[in-house]
Amino acid sequence: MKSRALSPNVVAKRLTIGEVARRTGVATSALRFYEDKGLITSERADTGHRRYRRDTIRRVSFILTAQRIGLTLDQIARALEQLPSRRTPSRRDWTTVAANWRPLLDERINALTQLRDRLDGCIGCGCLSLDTCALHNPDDTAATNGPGPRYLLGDSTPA
Amino acid sequence: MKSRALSPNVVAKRLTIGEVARRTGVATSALRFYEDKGLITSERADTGHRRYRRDTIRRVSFILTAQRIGLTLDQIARALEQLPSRRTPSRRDWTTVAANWRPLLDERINALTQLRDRLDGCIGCGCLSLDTCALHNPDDTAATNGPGPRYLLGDSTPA
DNA sequence: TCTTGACTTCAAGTTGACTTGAAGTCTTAC
DNA sequence: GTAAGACTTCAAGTCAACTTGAAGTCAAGA
Repeated sequence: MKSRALSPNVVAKRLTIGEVARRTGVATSALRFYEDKGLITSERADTGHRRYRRDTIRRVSFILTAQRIGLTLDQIARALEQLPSRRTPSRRDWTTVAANWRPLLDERINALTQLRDRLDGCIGCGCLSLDTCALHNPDDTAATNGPGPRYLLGDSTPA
Repeated sequence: MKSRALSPNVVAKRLTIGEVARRTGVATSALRFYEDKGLITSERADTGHRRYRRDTIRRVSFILTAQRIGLTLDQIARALEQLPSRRTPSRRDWTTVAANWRPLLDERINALTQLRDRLDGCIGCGCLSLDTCALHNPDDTAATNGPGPRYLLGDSTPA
């Protein structure tokens, strides 16, 4: 017989939204927001309150780190979909997904490093000319990040 | 006698907003937006149309590059204030301001590189544990970028 | 004459990642 | 018994960086 109710003897202790918030440093409002977006899931207690599985903490940590790398929540959601939904993800599961970040990180680091090198060159020569200075002639726009015109961000190409 | 009207013999040819847009790849709406924000300035023709000085192109290029580095328009505005407003900025003026980017770039590159190294370590050991894994315990939040919770971006500290 | 294109202003809309506020439930402490 | 604290939902607000739309001006060309 499959138990549907949460018997405390069988399942590990679930966490309230406040507990997850305290442990991750993420506001409860943000956690609800993540749940709306499908990034995390919860069960409900009799009271209607959310109860999170313990590995939610790791999931939230994953989200935070992915954001630091520069991924949007949508991209992170897609990455999280690769995790097994039925069982608790194993170490291997997590590292597999995290390994996908490697090339993204490399790309971002390369873009910034190139920018820095060009900047050094430009400061050295004092040119900063639109025509001759490589700094202002980015051919690597797809790798850029941070705020800016949408089409520079590489998310979508301009019409 | 100081001439107030724009005599084409005296001043270099001014650019229309369309010309600046074509040369920089920035939409006219964005250029007006930048002007509202005080990032660029213009004079007006008799028709009421904007007329930009030639060095506006460089100014816009500067803005674009600064955005690639990860600066907000407000930060860029503050940087541009360091430029001489009366005379056309010289090469030296530009490079001085651009040199300020250097440490910022370094910081961003270091933060990402650290993240990458930690990621490599974590993939190697397969831990990714909240407690033991350095990847998820960022002590360098101030240097992060990209979207994410405001207080992680280092723009303003949480209350 | 009329249309096209380039420009003008000003208000409102968009996207991402959330936060804030209002109104309500439930439990625990005094 | 009542007040505080933790939770609920749902709608609306916020911020950055723009874009879009409406309504209008002006000059040049067919």
